[in-house]
Amino acid sequence: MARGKIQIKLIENSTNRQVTYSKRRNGLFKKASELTVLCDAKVSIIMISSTGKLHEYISPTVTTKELFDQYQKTTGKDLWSTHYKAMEEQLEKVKEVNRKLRREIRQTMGESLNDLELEDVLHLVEDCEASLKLIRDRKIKVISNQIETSKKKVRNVEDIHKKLLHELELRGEDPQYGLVDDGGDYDIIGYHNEGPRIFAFHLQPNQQCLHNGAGSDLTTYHLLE
Amino acid sequence: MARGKIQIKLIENSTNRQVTYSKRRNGLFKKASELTVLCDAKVSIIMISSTGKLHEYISPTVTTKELFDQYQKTTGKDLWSTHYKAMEEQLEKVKEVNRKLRREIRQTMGESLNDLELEDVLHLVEDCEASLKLIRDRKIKVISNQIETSKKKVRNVEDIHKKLLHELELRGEDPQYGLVDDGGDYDIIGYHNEGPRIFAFHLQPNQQCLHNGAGSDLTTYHLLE
DNA sequence: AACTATTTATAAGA
DNA sequence: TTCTTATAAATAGTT
Repeated sequence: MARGKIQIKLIENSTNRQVTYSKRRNGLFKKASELTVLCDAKVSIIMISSTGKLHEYISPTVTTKELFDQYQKTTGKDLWSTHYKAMEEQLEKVKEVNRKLRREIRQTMGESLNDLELEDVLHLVEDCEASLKLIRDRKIKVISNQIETSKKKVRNVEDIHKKLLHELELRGEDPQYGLVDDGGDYDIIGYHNEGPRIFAFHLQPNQQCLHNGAGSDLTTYHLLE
Repeated sequence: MARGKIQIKLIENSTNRQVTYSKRRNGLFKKASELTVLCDAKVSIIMISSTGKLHEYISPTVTTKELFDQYQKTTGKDLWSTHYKAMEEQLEKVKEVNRKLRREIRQTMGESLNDLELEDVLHLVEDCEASLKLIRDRKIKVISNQIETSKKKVRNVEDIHKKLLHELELRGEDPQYGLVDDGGDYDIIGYHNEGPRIFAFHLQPNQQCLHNGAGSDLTTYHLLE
């Protein structure tokens, strides 16, 4: 439109295209701005260049959202309810799954059985018996693990005790309490007197804490937790 | 811009304003269209006149929804996502509940027990035993219901049989088969000979169907289903 | 980004 | 609304 007429077709030269885009975009926004003032109109322009950059003009008298809402109301075009509906349907599906799961749980727990056929009930009994077996097995496993842990703790205490005894012997002192060894049984080490703690043992007053003797020649032992 | 320069301020004359709006709107849309072609841009223009009329330009290479989605993504401005986000959160919550339910089911069925503490396992055993009891009770109930139903059917057949015997006696004919009554026990009526069906009994050839004798003086009996 | 020859848009009038 | 047309504004090509 100056220094020569141009054809309205894609500008092949990328640089020229970007320059023209910039110039004409400014022109467009200026025109929009004038229109807003001259005619008390509300204008929204959103544009994306071939390089992906986004530019916007919006009349100062309005917000994009207001104009957009008006656009939807006026045109009735569906700009977002597609997402919305799809999500609503998905939500309903997930809720339905939820109901089924709850029902399944109720039946497994022995409720809501009234509308089941004999065959279903028989299956349920089988399933429940199988589950019970698995759970009982697990129970035994857990318990034996705990026993094993206790055993280790006891061994540790025994060990510490023996070493203490040994060291006390080296000093020519007699231990006041002995540890009863019943031959490796997993029961709690024999400690037949009533006492506050099962692993309690006697310490000399000057060795109360076992690891506060900086510079001491006593070995420090830690109890397993 | 023609026949005299104008100030960019509201055109007081309403008619003039509308005329100018119309002319400049066309100019704006033409420019937008040229920009679309020349620069491979995507343009959306939405405008509302002072009289409330809405006009739109959209590049043929794009839809208004696409452009607005892009606009939101790029600017981060919220045009419609309030509903959407709330629903997204709700969906996530329900999904989470579902995950927990599935986990509960797995554990009730005896799987995924490895991360349970002893106390939980003990509870699970109790629950499962309680469930098993309920389900077994239900099994017994269903079975006894079925026995009850069978019993009724048998009584019905007995009844029909007796009445038939009675009517045959009235005609001076001896029945060829008798029904053994073992005193109301719930077991199937004694029918000690090998036979195709437990409830079979003899009918005279002309009474094969029991209810095809139109005008007959025989009473018609129906077997319970 | 600035310049400017030219095209295009448009204000006012019909 | 559309047409006309004088004139303002926009801008393509150049620097």
